Parts: sequence; C-alpha cells; structure tokens
Amino acid sequence: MSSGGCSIVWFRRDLRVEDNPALSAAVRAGTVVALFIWAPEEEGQYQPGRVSRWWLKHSLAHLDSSLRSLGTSLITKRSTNSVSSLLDVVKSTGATQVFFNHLYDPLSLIRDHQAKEVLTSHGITVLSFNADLLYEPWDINDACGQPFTTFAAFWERCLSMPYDPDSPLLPPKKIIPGDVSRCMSDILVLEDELEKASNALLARAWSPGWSNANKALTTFINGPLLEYSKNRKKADSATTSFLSPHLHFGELSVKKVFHLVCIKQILWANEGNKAGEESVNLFLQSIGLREYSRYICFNHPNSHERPLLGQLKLFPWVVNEGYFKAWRQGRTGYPLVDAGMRELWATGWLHDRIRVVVSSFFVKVLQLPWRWGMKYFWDTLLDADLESDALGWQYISGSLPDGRELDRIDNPQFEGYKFDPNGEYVRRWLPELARLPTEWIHHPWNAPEAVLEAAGVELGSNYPLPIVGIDAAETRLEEALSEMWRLEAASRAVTENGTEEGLGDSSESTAVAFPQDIQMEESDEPARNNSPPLARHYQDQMVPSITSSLTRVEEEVTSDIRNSAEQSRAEVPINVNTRQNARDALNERMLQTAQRNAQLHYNSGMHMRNAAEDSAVESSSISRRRERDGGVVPEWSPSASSYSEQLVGDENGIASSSSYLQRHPQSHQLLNWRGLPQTG
DNA sequence: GTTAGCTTTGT
DNA sequence: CAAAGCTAA
Repeated sequence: MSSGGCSIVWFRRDLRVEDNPALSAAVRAGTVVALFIWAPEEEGQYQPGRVSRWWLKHSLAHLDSSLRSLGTSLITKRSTNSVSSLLDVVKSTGATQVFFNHLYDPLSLIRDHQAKEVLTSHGITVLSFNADLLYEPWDINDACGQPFTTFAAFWERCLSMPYDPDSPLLPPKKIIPGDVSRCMSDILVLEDELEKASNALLARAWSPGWSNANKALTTFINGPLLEYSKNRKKADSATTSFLSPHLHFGELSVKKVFHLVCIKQILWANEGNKAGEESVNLFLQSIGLREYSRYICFNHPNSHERPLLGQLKLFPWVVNEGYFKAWRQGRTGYPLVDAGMRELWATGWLHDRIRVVVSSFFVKVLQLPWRWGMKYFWDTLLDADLESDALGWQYISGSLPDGRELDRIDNPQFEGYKFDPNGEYVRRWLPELARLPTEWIHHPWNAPEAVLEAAGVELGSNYPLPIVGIDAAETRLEEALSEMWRLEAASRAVTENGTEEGLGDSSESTAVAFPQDIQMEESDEPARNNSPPLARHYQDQMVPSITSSLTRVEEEVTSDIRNSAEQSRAEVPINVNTRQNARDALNERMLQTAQRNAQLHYNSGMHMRNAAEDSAVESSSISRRRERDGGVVPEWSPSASSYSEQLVGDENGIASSSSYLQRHPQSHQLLNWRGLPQTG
C-alpha cells in the first residue's frame, strides 16, 4: 500500500550499516527493505565451509539487530537462484529500486549482471556501488590505460591517485521500513547440530559482526600496529590485525581502515616515529594485496582456476592423494608445516607467513596441483576469500609475473628457525614433539637416537619421517620443469602448424580432478593440544569436480566430466577432451560477456569522479549516456568496447594469452629458469 | 668505519 | 631480477 519509493538493499558481503553506500542510498530514497539471500549452490564448488558459515550466521544476526535498532529488520531468503528470489521480493514488497554493492569474484560478476538485466527489464531501477575497495578496478591503469600486471606498480598507483578514496559514510540514524507484510523470511540453516559442537570453540576467539569488527580495528590500530613491522616474522602471532574475516564479510569498510590507519601514520610521521611509519606502510600493503586480488579477479576472471602464466598449465603436477592427505593432517614429517596444518584444522586460522610456508611446501615439495590446496584453504579458513586465496596460490605456484619462482624451494627446516626460533609454535601444535630440544625441533630426522628416545619421539611411528626429502623434491621439480617446457614446445609447434586447438588447451585445471574424499577419517585425526576434539563433519565440504559452474547448463556437463575424470584422474591428458573444450569455450564466452557487462554495470553504478579521470574509459567503452536518478549514467555499447576485450585476453583465456605475457617483461625470467631446454 | 661481494628475500 | 642484508677484509 505504501511506498512509491521503496528500495531493496541487497546485502551480500557488505554486512554492515556503516559506510555502506547501497544502504545509505536506499535510506535517502525513502522506505527500505533489507534483504539477504542464501544461495550456496550458486557458488558451485566454492560453497562456504563450516567455519565460514559459522561466521556468516553470527554476522547476519548482528546485522539484523543493528537494523532493528534503526527501525527495520533483515529479510532472509533461502534460494537456489538469487536473481529470481530478488525478483520475488521486489514483487511482494512493491519495491521500485534495488541497491547493492559490488563484488568482483567471477560468479558474482555474472550473477550481478543477470540481476541487473532481469530487474531492469521489469522496470526496476538498479544501482550498484563500491563498498569493498579503495578504488574500483577500472580506475587503476598504467600510463597506456592498461591494467597493471604487477603488484608493486598497481599499489604505487593506488597510493598516488590524484583523488582520495571516498570518505567513509556514517551509519543511517534511522531507517523507514518498507512493507514486508507479504514477504516472509526463510530461516537459514548455516550450521547443523554436529557442526555446533565444533564451532563452539570459535566463539572464544572471534566475535563476528560489524561493530565487533570496529572494535578489532581500534584495538589493532592502538596496539599491535606500531610493532607490525617488527613482529611480522613471528609465527606465533598476537601481532596480526585479525581483521581478515571481518573484511571478507564486509563487516568493516576498507576505506575506513585506510582512513584511520593513514591518520595514525601522519601522527607518527610528525613525531618522527620511523618504526610506526614503516609498520603502517607494511600493513597498508596487505590491504593493497586484498585490493589487488579483486583487481586480478576482475581483469582475469578465471584466475581461481587457471594459472595466469600459460606454461604452468602444462606443469606435470604430482597427483598423489596420499601426499595430499598427509599435508591436510599435518603428517608430512616437517614440523613447521605440520604445526601449521594442525592449527588450520583446529582453528580455521593461520598466520600469513605460515600460509606461505604450507602452501609453498604443497606446491614445491609435494608438487600437488595448487588448486587442491586452494580448495582446502577455502573449506577450512575462517577468512576464506576466493580472490585473496587465488592470488596467494598463484603467487606461490609461480604463475604470477611478480610471484616467486617455481624452482625456488623453501626449506621448512630453515624457515622453522626463522619464524619459530624457539620451537614454541611447533610444540603447541605438535605435542608429540614437545619434549624435543630446540636444536632438533625443526629437523627431528637428524636428531641422535638418544635425544629422540629421551623426548619420546619415535620417528615413523608417533611422528612421521619426511614424506619427501628436500633433495628429492628439488630433483623432481627440475625434471617436472623440463617436462613442462617440452610440452610447451610441443604445444607451440602444434599451434604453429595451424592446428586450431593444440595441446595448449588441455588446461591444467581440467586435467587434474579434485579428489573426492577430502574428509579425514576419525582415527587419523591429528593430535591436538588440550582443545576438545572437533567433531568430524565434512560432507558439507565435499569437494566437487574440477570446474566452476557458472551456469546451469554447465552444471550438467560438469557431472559428466566428474565421471570421466574419476577414471583417468592420475593422467594429465595429452589429448584434448572435446567435451571439455566445448565447456571451456562456453566459459570463455560467458566470461567475455560478463566482463563486458561488468564494465557496463559497474559503470552504471559508479560515482562519477572528475571528468578528466573518467574520460579515458568513457571514450573507449561508452557511446551513449543518459540521465537517471539525477546522476550521469554511462551506457556501454558493444561497438565501442575494445577495452573489455583486452581485459579478457585471447581465445585461450587469461592464462595462455600471449597478450598477457607480452605485457610482462619479467615473465621471461620464468621462461629462463636455469636455461632449461626449450625443446626435447 | 667502509665497502665490495656474496646471500637472502620479496606479493 | 633488484633491493636489502650480511660478511670479511
């Protein structure tokens, strides 16, 4: 009956009332319906894991109570199709506008575009905003108007932009509720009975919710931030910001973090506090990496499943589920790695340094396919974040132009003495090694028999011997790299012979199916210090097949692939599965469209900056403009869009695109590791 | 104390 | 590879 001007605010990973541009815009426009849609099936294989859902549950409750104190409440919907649920809510509330904030992961890019199209075709006004980043990805380009391809250059540009990030918005003082009398909330089941027991521990260490996020920020800025630079090497870290899960769910605005931290930096700079200034720079850099992860994802929407440097597609990963299991359980025989993996399993948390240690070990010593590791992180981390994790794993696995070289193996023994010099971290998480002297704690396999005996360590029985020696790993890695170059040369030869699709298309991601039985057996549970055992309930995190399912059409195909992959899992196919190719082509088209449309849809919601800044984008990709809601809204047209095509890369996707490589002088460093043979 | 030359590290 | 850190004259 009411509301000519009822607006829906579609909350996603922006679970806050403060500095939430979509919410503020809706409040300004009139009555408001706050909506959250839970549609995990849409995320394909990246459905949130147990701890992630635990966080979400509490964050939503917190948001709801904040909204209630402002005059409305959160409508929740359980759905398998966000867009149609959105439309249902529009109809049942009589809303005329839908506002939401941007996301940059590949699935959201497509879904949000669909949402915009469908709603617009129903005569609904849709506006979207930047709530997640300091600057939108399309605002950060090099001198030629191209996206950056190395982090340092990207971040330097961000920090020297001619205009500051928007200042944070205050929370609304009051919200006038829309008419939801015909719109019932669904109860969301984000945690089942078995999981409750496991999750009970989490609440001791973490407090989800936007106002708790603000408290965590204040605590950090007034405390550990000052020593951030000094402490960053310690595995045992009460010294990190602990903001990542808050940031993942958008409980905390990055713009606000940036703002407050910069103010602190100015203060310290005035006092001549060098250490403080340095700490702020380092902390901001980690914020920058988060920005960069979105930037990479937007520019290369396949980066969660394809290496950005093409030759990695042909790397002969070791497909060994035994290794994978040992890694997950913290039974690799390398104490620092094992301690990290057990901490991850027990708490859903890992210091950034240790994430690098365990993932580097995974990729370089075990030589397992990095996407397996990434998926495991996704399932177990409290702050699991697709964009950040993709960036991290690509960095580790040598598939970024500015990442670590693949042939440099980090030795967990030496890293142990660097990050955990007194062995305290290892002792906390590996009780079976607790009595070992520090001298041997990071390499028990070298310890004299008598020492081991005195410490109650029986290698091979209560603590494993290293499952792979570092020397053996180095040898195998070199061989693998030669093999990769051999395949790469062969692939190039085929392509140059004029064959349409050569080897190059048997992408690594499709060749290596994810193991199906990721759950750990009860009996093999790693020992854990004095925490009560967590109930093992992992079915909900069972890993599906290899592909991201972007569409329903595709999901059908996916199950076929799963079956065929079962049979030949250990093989890196030499020949291209034609069905797979068709799927890839479909994906490619979807993504191209999505990219193009993302360009459109983001442009249409963005706050206009100064004209000069925008003109580059506008002139290349926008042909018409029209007025809407008093704002100038650019409109995209295909004929004018060379820009978005470049973002996608060539027909082979991001990974193998020569254009990507061409823009990377450094990539050739990768190509030249130790003069590996280019042929045979 | 300084510094060339080597090792480590870094997104 | 380049910058930073370290060592041995």
